[in-house]
Amino acid sequence: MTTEPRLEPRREQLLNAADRVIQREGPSASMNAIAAEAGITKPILYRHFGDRNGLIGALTERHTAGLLAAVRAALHEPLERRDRVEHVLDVYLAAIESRPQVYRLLTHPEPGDPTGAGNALAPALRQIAEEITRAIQQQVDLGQDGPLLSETWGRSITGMVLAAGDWWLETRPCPRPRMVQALADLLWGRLSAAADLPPMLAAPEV
Amino acid sequence: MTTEPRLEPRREQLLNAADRVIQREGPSASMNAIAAEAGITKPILYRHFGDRNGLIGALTERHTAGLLAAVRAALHEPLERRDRVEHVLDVYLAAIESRPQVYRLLTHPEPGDPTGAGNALAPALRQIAEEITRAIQQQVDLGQDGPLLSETWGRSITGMVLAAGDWWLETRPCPRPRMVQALADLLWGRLSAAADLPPMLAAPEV
DNA sequence: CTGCGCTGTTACCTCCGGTAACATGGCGGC
DNA sequence: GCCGCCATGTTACCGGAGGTAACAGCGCAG
Repeated sequence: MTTEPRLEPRREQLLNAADRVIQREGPSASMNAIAAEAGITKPILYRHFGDRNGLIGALTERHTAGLLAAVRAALHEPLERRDRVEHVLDVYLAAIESRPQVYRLLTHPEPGDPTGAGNALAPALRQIAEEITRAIQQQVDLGQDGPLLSETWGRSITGMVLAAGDWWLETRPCPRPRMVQALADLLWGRLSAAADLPPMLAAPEV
Repeated sequence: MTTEPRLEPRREQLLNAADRVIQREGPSASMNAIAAEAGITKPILYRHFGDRNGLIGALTERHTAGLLAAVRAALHEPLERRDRVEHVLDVYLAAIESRPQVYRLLTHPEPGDPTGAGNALAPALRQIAEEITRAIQQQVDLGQDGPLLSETWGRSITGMVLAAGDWWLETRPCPRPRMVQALADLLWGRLSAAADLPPMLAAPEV
């Protein structure tokens, strides 16, 4: 967005190398490793990106674009609302499924961020949250509480899908469509619609 | 739980020192700083806790107990289900509101954890998620999909409240009871119940 | 040819988590 | 009394991280 890719071909090459390393070693790959992968040494990386955050930032910006565009498109698909919700969930889960390492880079905030407060959401996810907020505001009539609810829900849904997606990737408890259903059911109030179970007589303690 | 506090008074002192430092400098405080606060040097810390994770783990275990017990109690309060949900949300938000620093330590996983996969949820939160899962399983009739749904929802709700609570603490968009309502409304299917808004004629592009 | 900007290098700094080796002091057993 | 033992504490070090300084080639406009 802010930088024309064509004007900085070296930069692109370095980012490609960083991408490869992170895909192989995870987001905690060292600057040395990235430089080695690019066939150069550290100072060049620092010349191009300032510091590690600069590199990671540039890297995430690249991948964020795709994910964000996909989610945004899904949010405005001309479907019934429930189907649209399922579609968005499916798009997100498919994205993180296809490239887990990149997904981790995008979704898990950088380790030591002394400046920012306790942000549970990485920048990419904050953008998604804002996108959801906007979509709710545009599409759903929530009365006078609309602004507060949509903003709260945007963050909430993002955090919910983040945690659920993480757990799903880790343990693979079910195929993707089922997961989509489970999450959509939660958002659709199935928790409130279900019947009570009778209270247990004796809780089997540990 | 596993260790009697009385048997290890030094350990408790060291944990107190670590607590002070983290309260002052945040969760990224160095081992040197903690040792200095305790009036000793690093190797003693390592003798007592093995490594940094051991220290942080012992520290979190201390504080987790209270939060977990509060949430667990709230989950089994004899109320209507909706009221119970609101009660749990309120208990959690009240807890993180009262001591944000401790809350950050508990809720935000340690920086570089190369061993574990991409856990979005810190240990304390995973315990809460399991508690929610158990409560759903015991209290709500979800048919044959019960196990999958309850486990998914446990994680999802935890992630949702984590992200929402983070954002709420950061920006304070509304008083606590309103936030509780907003979250309970989301869980209660208000997203599905609300009316559609008419599609916008022209989307004001950036 | 000179100066400039970009590419790259080696060698170094600081700080961190973690460890090895050594010193001290109380305390129960012989 | 003396011995060994164990927990306490220390200094000094290692390897690797992020980051920087200083220097070396190279292509190219003037």
